[in-house]
Parts: sequence; structure tokens; C-alpha cells
Amino acid sequence: MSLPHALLTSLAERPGSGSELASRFDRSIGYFWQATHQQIYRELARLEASGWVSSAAVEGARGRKRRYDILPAGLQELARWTGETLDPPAIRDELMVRLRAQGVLEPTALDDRLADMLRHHRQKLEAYQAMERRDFAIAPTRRHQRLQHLVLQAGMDFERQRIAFCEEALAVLGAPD
Amino acid sequence: MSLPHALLTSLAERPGSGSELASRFDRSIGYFWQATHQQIYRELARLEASGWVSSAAVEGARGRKRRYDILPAGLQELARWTGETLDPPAIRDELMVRLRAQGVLEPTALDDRLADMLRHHRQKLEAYQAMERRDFAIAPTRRHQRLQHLVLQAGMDFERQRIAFCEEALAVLGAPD
DNA sequence: TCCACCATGTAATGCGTTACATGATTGA
DNA sequence: TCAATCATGTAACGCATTACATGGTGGA
Repeated sequence: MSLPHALLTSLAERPGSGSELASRFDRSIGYFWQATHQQIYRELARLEASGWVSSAAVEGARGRKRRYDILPAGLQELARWTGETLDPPAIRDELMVRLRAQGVLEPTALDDRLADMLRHHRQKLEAYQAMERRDFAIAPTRRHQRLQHLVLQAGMDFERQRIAFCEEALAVLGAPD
Repeated sequence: MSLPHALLTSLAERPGSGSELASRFDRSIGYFWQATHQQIYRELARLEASGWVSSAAVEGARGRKRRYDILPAGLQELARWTGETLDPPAIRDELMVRLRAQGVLEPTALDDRLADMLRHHRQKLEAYQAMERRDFAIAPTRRHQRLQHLVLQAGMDFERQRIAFCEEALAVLGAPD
């Protein structure tokens, strides 16, 4: 249940509207927590009902745009949650299930799917590397920046590991039994 | 929506009852796909309604134990699914959200939580390493075994990466801003 | 004027989670 | 015989997902 706190974090970094938050979830924050615009609007309404954010109509904007700001109570809640007990990550890796299934089956098109995955992860890695060149050309010294860099590096490590894994899996599937 | 197929895979490897499947989800399969016994029983009923598995009461067993077997239609469905389009993994990493939140907050107890995580991942890595020593003392040559080994190695890589990450994050949080 | 698009929202469905319940067997 | 435990469920709820809907603005 981290979506409300991911939104609070994003609003603490910078106020914004629902659609702006949605686009942030397609970029930076979305790399480790995804949300659709439907989820975001519903959750923003709850955050406001809880007194953690305030909102105001944006004049001169397209549609019924509203700007959300985090309130002191929201910052307090965010700090409380950040230090709260943290559950280990819940892994749900469909690729592993399929590899295990392949082990009890005649050959399927799984190697094509692995090739797709390989392309996907290589593209993501390239995108992260471009971000790093752009935002962290010089190693940051402030804690805030160092944390963001660390998280980006974790994303790159994940993609690299995934690429190596797909390559090895393809080799195993291609080898004679 | 991989739970039905994870169950089919497990039943294809070896028939078993709901409770046996539940205990497999606490061990081998559970390392990349988790499920509670409630989910498993509900899903087994659906698999049987779809004609993918059959079940029969186990005589002389405790309680109302039923043994489930995969049917030819179930194997066919498993093969279809294994070659089907595969979505990239959905990442939802609460730790990353908290680190990003910490970036806009005064210090919290997050470093204690990181220390907890570190212990957790070190224990999981040790457990995996014990499994590897026990099951893969000699490198397997059959595809089926090589795939299982590969998946186990992926689990170990994940834990190692996680350990390194927590250590670096603790270093960043401990350093002066 | 009218179409495309932006911004926000509603509705339906399904999986996952948690709490609780029932029947049957073993062992003290 | 009775408590503990095994095996199988039921029920309620919430988040995530998908499809669809509404209102307002800008540009052709």
C-alpha cells in the first residue's frame, strides 16, 4: 500500500496536478512504482479527505485542472511511514514460472519471448544510462542527489542482471537436451 | 495472472493435494511466485472446472485430502501459455519509494529498516546457497535440471544485488549531508 | 463549427489478503 | 476423550486493471 506515499513523496518534491503526477509515474517514479491515472485521481481524493494534501483549481489551464500541494500533516505522515516496519519485497516473476513450465514441456515459443524480453531490458538500460549521463555527469555530494543516483543505479543493475539472465536462459534452451 | 499456470506447472512436475501445493509455494516455487492456501484452493476448483486437472479423494489420509492430477488439456494449456506474449515485469519496490521520500525529509528510522532488510536478504542468500550445494553439487547436463539451476542462480543474484544495495544506501544515509 | 486532445472521473471485474470457519485424524 | 493439528474451505475487503464517460480548450 505505497501508492499514497509515493504520491505524497512526489508532491513533496514538487506540487502538481493529477495529470502531471501521472506523467511522473510514466517516468522517474514509475521505474519502481507504477500507477494509472485512474488510481492516481482516486488516491488524490483520499489524500485530500485525510487532510494530507490541499488542492486548488488552476486558472487559465485546460479543462478542470487542479493543483495539489502537500500539507504539514502529509509531511508528518510521510515521515512516519518512512520509518515504519518494511516487508521484504514480494516477488512475482512470471518469466521464472514459464521457464519452470518449459522444463516439463516439449519446446514452445518461449525462446521468442526471451528474445523480446532481451530487447526490452536493453532498451530500458540504455534509457537509464542516458538519464545518468544527463543528470549525474558529475557525482553528486548532497544526500538528496546521492539517494536519487543510488536508486537509478539500482535500476540499471536490475536491467543488467535481467539481460544476463535472458542470455543464459536462451543458451540453455538452445543447447541439446 | 500466472497463478493457475504456476499450479499447473507444479502439478505437471508432480501430482499433489492443495496443502502439498501450498507447502511447495512456501519453498521452491514460492521464491518467484507466492500464493496463500486460500488462493490455491480457489484456483484448484477453477482449474478442475476448466477441465485442466482432475481430483480424487485420498483414502486413508488425514481430513478430506484430495489429490490433483494434470490432464492432457491442462498440459496443452500450459504449453499455449508458455509461448504467449510476455509482459515486462511489473516493478513495485517500496524500499525505493522510501529512499526517495527520505530525500525530502528530516532523518527517519529508515536506516533501521535498511538494517532489517540486510539481515533478511543475507538469510535468503544463505538458504539459496544451501539449496545449491544440496541439489546442484555437480553441474547438471539435462535441460530440465539446468533450467532449475538457472532460476536458483537468478534468485541468488537478486539477493546479492539487494545486499549490496542496502549497504550502499546505509553508507549514503550515514554520511554527512 | 467541429474535431482532436487534455484533464478528470465512473463502473465493473478480478486477484490478493486477511480473518474466520468446518471437518477429520492423531496422540496424549 | 479431548486438545492439537491437518486439510479444506467461506467471506469480506481493497488495490489494480480495464473499459468507458464527461467536460472543457485549442486549432483546423
